[in-house]
Amino acid sequence: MAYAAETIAPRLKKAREQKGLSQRALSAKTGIPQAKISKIENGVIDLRLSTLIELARNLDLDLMLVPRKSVPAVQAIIGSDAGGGSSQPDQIKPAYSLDDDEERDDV
Amino acid sequence: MAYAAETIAPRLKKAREQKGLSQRALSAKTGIPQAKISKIENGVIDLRLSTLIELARNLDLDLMLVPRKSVPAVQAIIGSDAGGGSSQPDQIKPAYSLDDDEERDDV
DNA sequence: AAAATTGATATCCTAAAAGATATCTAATGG
DNA sequence: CCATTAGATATCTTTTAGGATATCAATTTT
Repeated sequence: MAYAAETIAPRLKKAREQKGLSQRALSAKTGIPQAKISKIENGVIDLRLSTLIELARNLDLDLMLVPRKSVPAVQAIIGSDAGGGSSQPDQIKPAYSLDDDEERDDV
Repeated sequence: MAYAAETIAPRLKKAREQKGLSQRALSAKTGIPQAKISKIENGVIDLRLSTLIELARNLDLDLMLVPRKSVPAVQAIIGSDAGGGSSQPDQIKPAYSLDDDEERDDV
């Protein structure tokens, strides 16, 4: 497996965490079972392109083929906020609790 | 299948052609059977990540996950020479045999 | 015209991803 | 202390990619 494989899985995991999503939450969004997300993030399985794209899509990421010579330039761009704030936090990590089924008793 | 899937296959094909490689030549380089390369380029199969990376590697391309918000910027960069000259032609294209164009009259 | 290349397809078999479920442990929280 | 949540694993079945080969039609080359 080429090196890109080792770099993609961690990026997916990081993006998910930065969006404040649990594997199960992402599973619900994507339809991809939590067990599989776990394996993917740990590089246990060699997932298919459609699966990768589906995951990426739900994490506001896009899969691109970049000419080798342009990689540094691209990294300079995405490196600055690489998966950083992404678009919208989607979920800012509730300090209290509420997820969506629990009422807020403190506001 | 997300849209990225439709965009990746053609890019692989274009990159291969621009490097002057036949499917069989690429097959020899990668070990991936020609029959499969054909299917991949035509979007007939949902290839695995390792396969995609292997193909990309041999075409001087790198697979990257780009934050959606950065996609336009990245496209601006790689768009200018997207899969263009890449690194080295890999195949020096015999001037006499002319396999591309016949503009050999003015240099 | 005959020969060689190129890309697309087809079949057979095998390996592995995918999908559905169920646990198990560790950490969190009421 | 018990309940919930999160992530990692395991098992079972189905589906499909992957590997090996062969062939065919359309070009291209000689």
